[in-house]
Amino acid sequence: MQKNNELSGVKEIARRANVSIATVDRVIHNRTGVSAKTKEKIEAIIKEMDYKPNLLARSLASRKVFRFAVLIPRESPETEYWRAPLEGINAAWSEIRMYGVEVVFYHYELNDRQTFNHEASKILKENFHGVILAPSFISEALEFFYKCEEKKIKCVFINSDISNVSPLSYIGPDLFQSGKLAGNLSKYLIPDGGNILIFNVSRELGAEHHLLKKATGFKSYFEENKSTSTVNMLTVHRTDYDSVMEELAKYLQDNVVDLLFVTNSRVSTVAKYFEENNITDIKLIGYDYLTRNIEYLEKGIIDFLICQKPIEQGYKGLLTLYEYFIESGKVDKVQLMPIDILTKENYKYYKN
Amino acid sequence: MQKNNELSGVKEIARRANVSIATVDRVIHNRTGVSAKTKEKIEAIIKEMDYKPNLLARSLASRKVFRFAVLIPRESPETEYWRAPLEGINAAWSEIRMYGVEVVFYHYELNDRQTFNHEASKILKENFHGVILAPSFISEALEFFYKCEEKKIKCVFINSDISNVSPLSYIGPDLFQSGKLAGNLSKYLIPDGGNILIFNVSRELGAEHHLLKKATGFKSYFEENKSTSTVNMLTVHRTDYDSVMEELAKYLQDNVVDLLFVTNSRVSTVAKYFEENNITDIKLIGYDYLTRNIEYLEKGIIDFLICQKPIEQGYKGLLTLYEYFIESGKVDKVQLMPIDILTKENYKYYKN
DNA sequence: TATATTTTCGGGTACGTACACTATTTACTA
DNA sequence: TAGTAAATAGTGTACGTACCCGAAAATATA
Repeated sequence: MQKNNELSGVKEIARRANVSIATVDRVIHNRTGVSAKTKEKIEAIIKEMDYKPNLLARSLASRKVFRFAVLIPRESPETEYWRAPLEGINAAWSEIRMYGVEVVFYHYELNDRQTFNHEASKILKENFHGVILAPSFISEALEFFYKCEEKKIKCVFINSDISNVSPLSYIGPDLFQSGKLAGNLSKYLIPDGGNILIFNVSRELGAEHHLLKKATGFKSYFEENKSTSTVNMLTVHRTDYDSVMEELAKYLQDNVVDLLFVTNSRVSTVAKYFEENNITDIKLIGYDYLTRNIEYLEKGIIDFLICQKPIEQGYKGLLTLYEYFIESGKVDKVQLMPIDILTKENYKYYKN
Repeated sequence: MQKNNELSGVKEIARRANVSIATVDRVIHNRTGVSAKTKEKIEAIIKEMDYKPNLLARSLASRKVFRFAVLIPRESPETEYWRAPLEGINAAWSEIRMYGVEVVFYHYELNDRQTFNHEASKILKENFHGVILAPSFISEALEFFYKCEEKKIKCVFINSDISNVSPLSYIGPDLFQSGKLAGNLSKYLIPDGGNILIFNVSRELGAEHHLLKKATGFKSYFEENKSTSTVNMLTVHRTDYDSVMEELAKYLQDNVVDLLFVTNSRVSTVAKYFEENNITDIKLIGYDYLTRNIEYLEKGIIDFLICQKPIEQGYKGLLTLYEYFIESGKVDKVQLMPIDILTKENYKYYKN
């Protein structure tokens, strides 16, 4: 069995146009040195043949290397969340390595915006074609984004977006809708008219816009459905167990809560608190497929986990840059992730 | 920016071993014509260098073509389900075409097992390396599978599995668990002790094992949780609206039903019946992201849809054959799909 | 020992494209 | 109109691997 021997490729184009391969090559790559007439003729033939360049041969012959930087939070001892996007990026990388793709990783601390600036400036000093960026700190990320634009470095945002700027692509959840779904799920857990608490756990104020969008979406569900439930919000700026516990205990002392919605992956901290204090009458919804969270989902302490394909976010992030640069294809400006619901029954089959 | 120029590849192996490229090639491909001594030496060097062949160059130089057949049901007027796997296969194909992959499609009618045999024998007459098979009719599929084994054709099953045989890979749902999740979801819809009906709509008896596995899983949830709900089952062997309606109406006349679980994508037929007859007090769970189903999900007539990534099943089906043959890699014998829950709130973000 | 046979190996070309380098044509200047 | 610069086009080699073909070496046969 042999590959189809139909005449194809630049050679055939050259033959039909009665020119040399090099001239065809010039047209394909939009280089100068071709008269308008021949260019036109060749382009017509290319269209007629529906010529698709052989990416294998192209990449083999081309000595070009594309260098991409990754700037995302370091995996913290408190949440393993950022391991997932990293994994996705590596998976994509191993698939496209052979096309001459290099990736360099930079990590900042979610607790410390200075580290973001530090790593960002390192990236700017080097020579990258593109960056995968998790813009946790809005103003810092914006500053970096503009500098990238100046240097013609293409940015892809993952995990959360920034309004009013236009990266090559945003790959991540629709945070508002994600919160709204959480609101919707609450109707399966408690009757209308209950007391609900939105709980934000985040150290850096800047990283919070992300959580607030979810909170807004969550509330909007109750507003749109003219619910009689009471929805309050509590934010703590420490992420260690003791601080969270303390704040939460204080709140619960003074308030009745039927359902608690944790706006990020720290939900396991709350679950731990519930478990240790034998709190079983508060329903719990949170985020992300992390071993700790799954543990409490399994135990029935967490009722629902919402997940948004963090691995795929990383995977698509790199592939998007690849498509843009290597395949010079068009790229979707927004690639929203599905909003997945995990329960005790289906989590085993979930692919993060 | 240039590709890394470190010495690598067969050329470098040949240099180190002090032999020609052709000899290295013989060793790599396990061909004859190399003395044990040189073979050993070259293999040592290969291991030492951790040599990874350049798949691009390999595929470019190789004139080999791999031919795969696809044998799945034709998309029917009653359900568009089988469009999705087809789409996935085509997506994968367009990605790997350049590696010399050919795909030929064969479709049988889900209503008629004769058409399966007919198409299957067509496949056996040709010369394929692998087959993607949806084994709807057990005995017919088994017969075909054994013939493929004789001819050394590798099979990948999608959508449903067959016990006691071992294809190259099974890619699809865990049907039992999928049904069990549906059982679990019912607890969010009706209180314990309700009346539940499992509803199978399928013309061909043979295609039913698939549905029965889901039904068994569904029941098992109630057994394991010592539920006091009543779970009955009804199967109709016509798939047109009038027949389904008639049978269902008859049943509902004599029985109280609080929740109805349709074991396949025909749930929209039931939903239509509910809508036309203003039945609003029966909760409805069914399968698959189809435009008709989504319509009723949106309207609130269907409460939950369970989906199992039909597009991805097709996509992975072809990629699995690709990995096995072209990359000669190892392949997972079972690739279970996630069990996704769709509600009115999140379906817009779902990727089938 | 001469010849035939088999085993072992190297040379060279091809895959489809990129690109450096060279050759030809055209346009422009003096 | 020669001379030169600019525009246009062609030739040839390289990318890393596969594989055909024939050469050389080793072995067997006479």
